[in-house]
Amino acid sequence: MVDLHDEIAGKLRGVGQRYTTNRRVIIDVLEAATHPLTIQEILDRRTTLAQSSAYRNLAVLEETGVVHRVVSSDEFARYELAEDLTEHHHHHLICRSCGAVADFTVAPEVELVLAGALEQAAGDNEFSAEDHRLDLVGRCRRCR
Amino acid sequence: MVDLHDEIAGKLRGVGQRYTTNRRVIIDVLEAATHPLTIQEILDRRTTLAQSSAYRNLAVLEETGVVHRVVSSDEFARYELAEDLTEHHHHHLICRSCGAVADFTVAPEVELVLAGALEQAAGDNEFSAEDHRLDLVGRCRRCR
DNA sequence: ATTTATGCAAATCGTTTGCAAACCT
DNA sequence: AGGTTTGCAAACGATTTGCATAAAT
Repeated sequence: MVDLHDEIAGKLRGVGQRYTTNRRVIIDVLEAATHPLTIQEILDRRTTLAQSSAYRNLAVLEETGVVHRVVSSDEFARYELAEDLTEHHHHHLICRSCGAVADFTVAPEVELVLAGALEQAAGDNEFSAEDHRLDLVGRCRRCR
Repeated sequence: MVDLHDEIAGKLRGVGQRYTTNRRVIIDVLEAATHPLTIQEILDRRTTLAQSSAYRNLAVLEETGVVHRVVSSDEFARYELAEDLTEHHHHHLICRSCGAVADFTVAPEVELVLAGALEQAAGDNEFSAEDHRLDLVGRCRRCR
């Protein structure tokens, strides 16, 4: 079994990138979070990190497949660790009112049915599928 | 059976809004399209429409539930007619490279399984679900 | 006559970028 | 040394907004 940071360092090295202090700071923050975080939330948790560095490093981490950008209903991008690092396949509850994002899962049988249907759809449309998003949009507990 | 424009006019009237010329122009463009359109694509198809009017009217139409905003991988918002007007439940193929959005459907049985799983997830999380998004993210034919 | 919509131009604000200093290896 | 990363401040660009005019009721 491989340590999370070793795994990330390896992925970065594979594309000629370094695992710098700031990048590790970002990973630590995302790992501790229970839901995708906005840039501002990341900055609030680590005040030493410059905003521009957060943007630049998140871009690198996203291109490398280490973090995943989540689009919500508001104007803020949110980030979470990539699923192949967390081993936790999940989907998102997106609040239309406040933009908050929470995680949820569905039963494995449902995932199986879904995977089959998506594979067929991709084939039918000559589309090279890399990922899928299954989001529930509505009102979170606090906003409803 | 009700005409599309009558139905939209009624919905707008219901929230104290008028069905103006510009709003009808936007609906006509969206109705003729086979996939969600960006603001720029809408403007290109009707050069008399001012950009600010497009933004303002799309906001009104979205709040009224007449059009639906689709978030892709690029920085441009895309719009389509709401599903309850088109009677055509569908999902989106989103190209990670160029941001293009195409429609696809899955078998009714799959939709049923999905609906059940989502209902349960919403209940488990005290979330008031209004809509779901099932998107396939990858590379379109032209970009792969 | 009043309210609402329009078009233009300017402002907004999350994000991106230029640059010089600090950091690796 | 030779390259990359960093932080600051300035620039960018999709979207929003102020305001005077036009349209709708």
